Amino acid sequence: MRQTSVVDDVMQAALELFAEQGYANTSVRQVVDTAGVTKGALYHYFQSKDDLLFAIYERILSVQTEHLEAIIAKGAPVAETLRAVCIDVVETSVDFLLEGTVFFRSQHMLSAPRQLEVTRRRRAYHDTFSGLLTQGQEEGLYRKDIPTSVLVAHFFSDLHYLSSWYSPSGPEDKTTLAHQLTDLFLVAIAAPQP
Amino acid sequence: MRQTSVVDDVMQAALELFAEQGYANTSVRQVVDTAGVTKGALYHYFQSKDDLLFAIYERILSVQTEHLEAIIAKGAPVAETLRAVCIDVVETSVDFLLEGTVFFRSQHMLSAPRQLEVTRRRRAYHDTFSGLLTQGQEEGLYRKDIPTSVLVAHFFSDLHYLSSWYSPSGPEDKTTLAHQLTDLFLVAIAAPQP
Amino acid sequence: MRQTSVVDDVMQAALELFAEQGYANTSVRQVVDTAGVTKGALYHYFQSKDDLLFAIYERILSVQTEHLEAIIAKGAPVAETLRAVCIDVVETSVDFLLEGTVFFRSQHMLSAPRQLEVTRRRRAYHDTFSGLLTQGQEEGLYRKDIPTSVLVAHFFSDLHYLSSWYSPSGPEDKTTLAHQLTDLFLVAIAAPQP
Amino acid sequence: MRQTSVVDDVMQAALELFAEQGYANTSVRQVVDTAGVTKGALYHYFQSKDDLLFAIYERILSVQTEHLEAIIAKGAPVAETLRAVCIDVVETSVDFLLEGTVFFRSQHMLSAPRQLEVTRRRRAYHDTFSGLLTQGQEEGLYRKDIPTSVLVAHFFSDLHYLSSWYSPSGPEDKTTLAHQLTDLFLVAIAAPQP
DNA sequence: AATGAATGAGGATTCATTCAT
DNA sequence: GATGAATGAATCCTCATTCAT
Repeated sequence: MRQTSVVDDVMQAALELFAEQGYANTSVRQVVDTAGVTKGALYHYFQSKDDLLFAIYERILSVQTEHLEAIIAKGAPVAETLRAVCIDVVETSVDFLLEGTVFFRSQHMLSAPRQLEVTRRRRAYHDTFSGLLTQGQEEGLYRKDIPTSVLVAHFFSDLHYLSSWYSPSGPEDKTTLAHQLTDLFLVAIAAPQP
Repeated sequence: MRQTSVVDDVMQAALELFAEQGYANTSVRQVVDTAGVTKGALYHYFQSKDDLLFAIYERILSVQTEHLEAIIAKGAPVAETLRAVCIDVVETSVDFLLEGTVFFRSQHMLSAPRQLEVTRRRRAYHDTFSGLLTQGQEEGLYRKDIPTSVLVAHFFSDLHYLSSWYSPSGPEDKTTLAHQLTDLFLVAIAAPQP
Repeated sequence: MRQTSVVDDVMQAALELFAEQGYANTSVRQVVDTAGVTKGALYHYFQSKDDLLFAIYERILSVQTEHLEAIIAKGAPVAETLRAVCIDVVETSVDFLLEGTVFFRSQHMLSAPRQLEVTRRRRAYHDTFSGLLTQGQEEGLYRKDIPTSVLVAHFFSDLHYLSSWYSPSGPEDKTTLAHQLTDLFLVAIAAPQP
Repeated sequence: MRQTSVVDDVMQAALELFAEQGYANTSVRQVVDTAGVTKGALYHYFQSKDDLLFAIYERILSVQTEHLEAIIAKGAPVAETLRAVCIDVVETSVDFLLEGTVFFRSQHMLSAPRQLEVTRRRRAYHDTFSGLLTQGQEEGLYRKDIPTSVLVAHFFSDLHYLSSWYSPSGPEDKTTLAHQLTDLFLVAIAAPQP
């Protein structure tokens, strides 16, 4: 029962240190000291420092992908689905704010194969999201004068940037924020009234 | 006058390498080899590797601040001024796309005093931009149901994210893109029609 | 009786890995993985990695010493005995080619006491062989213009070198080879015709 | 003028330590401490520990190849040339006895490309030597009942084994030894008198 | 008899920076 | 102005071995 604790403690320590100082500026030594384990124990569970970074990404990627699929599985109309997706992904991005910080700053430090895997999974999310937009455009819900790729980037940018400015301990709670950002997005992309 | 060449070559090499591999993963050795100069020469002009990173930030920060001040100095109405500012800052962000990549990824690797200086200058830009929004809200141009800080972040996020997806060699030219992102923003924040 | 399988599997795996990569470059981990056993099992039967290396030496040393003693025990004339010894030791060296590879490359990596033991047993073989030569010299069979120690080394060098060039799957079979090397040696050391 | 000293001191220290303890059991730390230099200085001149090993091989390989070519260039008859080559290579092998020890024990620890390079150069020596033998066989000087490859291995084995038993401080001087080993070889391979 | 998690010392290597020239 | 040899601390990682189960 205690042995799981090593993995959890190491991941938590790594998450906090990577978010605060950056991946490259954090030594394995610091991670193990913070986690209260030995180097050997860390390397028993993680193949490399790189592996630790990947494990952090893995966590947030899995959660967001699961949520996306669950929402779509409900089969609601596009407008309702897209709104739910946007609200959810902002909320989970806040839940995993430290992971996001690490993710966006240090993704390029992963080894090539790992980077490919991350990109593959992010692209899957991106493509599904983009598919919703396209479908909405075809149904006349969303404007067509701006390329879908720009619209997608416009929304994803908000998620990306969250870790640079938002503080969960600040005045705004995550649900309010999620609704505000979603509203800004949906208003912007709405098809013009005839 | 020869020394200028060293400075320029070093900065260009550093910019490209930092953007491609990250600041932490780029050695001074790589920079001098790429630039075709010697370590001694680099350290004659730059105090430290850190100094090199700061010089890159300096370049984009100065340009954007100058542009902002020039546009405001024209004294046009708020709506017109804000639109011009948005378009301009997207365009200059594209012009300095590599600098942006480095900026957003490696800012946290600066030494504490340098980081403070960068933050101070970014905040100045942020505050001026925020001031325009507030003024517009007071004039009834922009919605008031979302905090100004969220609106500012919403726009800045697009700039931040550019280096993650936009390619100058892609199908979209920078002016078109600048108008599209500006339009998305201004539509989203417009005060509701009475 | 199940435990014998562990010992055999481990020794075979160690032999192959040590021969291919060298003792120092082979980790205990690799040995247990290749053998399909666990670390605990290995350390149950072997005191240390060093012990594994010694066990490999032990095998070839014992066989060759036994053979030597059996041949001498027949009490044939010196010339006949020496020829039989030479042929036999080439053949068994081919039979234990991998052991020879490991032996000659990694002997110096044994712990001091183990190294002494190996040297002691090799010296016993060496001394017996040398005794045959001296006896033959006294009987006028072999030349006396070259020190016995050089003659011994001259023959042992062939055994030593086998693992560097001979392949059992090559065109030469081991018996032919044994006769050829023995012939080269005996021709070279023959006393000059009066 | 002092800087060359680093390279020489490091190579001498590495040679002695590798010969005594083996390459794998010698740490870079030991090398720099013995040589009286810092790690940084070593890595300024050598790319890796591997590089150090290669540099040792390089020395002996170059000398022996040069000697071989010089002797052949004299254009003497085959019998005379082969005798000179054999004597010379035994002598230089004694001159580079430590290098030989390292060479034969640790060659397999070189990186793959380096190993290829060493093999390539050894093979060149081997092929030239083998050519002399073949030519002698065709001229009726040397026996034909044993494959050339076995004859070559038979001679090279003596060089290989030298570092296992010969001591320059022992009773035999290198020139005497060279003549003895050469004589043993040439007697053994001589064509039978008609 | 057998497991495999954990240890902790030690491995090779990199690197920003300095300084005598 | 400019060189590049030298520094030495810090880096990630490996590994033989132990021990509670």
